[in-house]
Amino acid sequence: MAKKPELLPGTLDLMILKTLTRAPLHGYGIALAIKQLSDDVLTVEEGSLYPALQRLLLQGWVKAEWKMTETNRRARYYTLTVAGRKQLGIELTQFEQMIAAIGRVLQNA
Amino acid sequence: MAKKPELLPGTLDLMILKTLTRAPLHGYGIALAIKQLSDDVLTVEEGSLYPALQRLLLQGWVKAEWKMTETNRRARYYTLTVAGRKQLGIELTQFEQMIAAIGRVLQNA
DNA sequence: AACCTATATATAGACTATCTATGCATAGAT
DNA sequence: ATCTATGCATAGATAGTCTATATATAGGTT
Repeated sequence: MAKKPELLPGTLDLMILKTLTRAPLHGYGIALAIKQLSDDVLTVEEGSLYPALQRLLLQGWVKAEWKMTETNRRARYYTLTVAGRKQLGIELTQFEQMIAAIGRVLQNA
Repeated sequence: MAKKPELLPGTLDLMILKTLTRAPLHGYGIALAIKQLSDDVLTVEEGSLYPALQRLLLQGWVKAEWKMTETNRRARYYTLTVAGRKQLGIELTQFEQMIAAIGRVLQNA
């Protein structure tokens, strides 16, 4: 690894879906939420964020809508679809299973 | 994600280094160890394994030596170097920090 | 003898997801 | 007038997987 990444590859879609469970958010807000919730450990770069949102849109896990923010700026708000909520459950389970498996390797090796 | 990956990207080098802490192992043995310790959740494909070992060699975290196995086959045994042991510590800390951060996002979002 | 499975290493090429860098736009504060 | 924060988006580079292929042989089965 040349430089340590800001994210663990493969976990971004999962985190985005999770941040949308409470309420719709725009992209910038999602990135802020992840940064803050992680105590500044995780930083979502724009070049990772927007392609990820496109993926989620294409797969139908989220839908998007242009709106005005509280501060009078145009922004694209993303909402979890029913399929997206289901997908979140699947990915959460897989992620936890994988983390547990890695944990076993790191403990017993 | 088209198909669920067998590994969480970015964790392979760490797991390889960890499996070498007890004793030198050859590539095939490392893959078997990870598979077994993870209860078959993690599978290290050859196309991931050997490039990873090349990376570790290049960076000086491991050294390699051709030997015969107990079953009389030629195999390349990898040993952790002092630098590799240090690197393992660094990566372990970073990994745990990142997992904790992701956990916070997934819990509080 | 012929075949199969497991063991063992290695590489080429495809694919995916990240990061870096860039561009555009504007609200509000200095 | 300029700067900072907010906000979206894409092109291209980079990195780390996976798939598929190639080679080789020990030991067991038909």
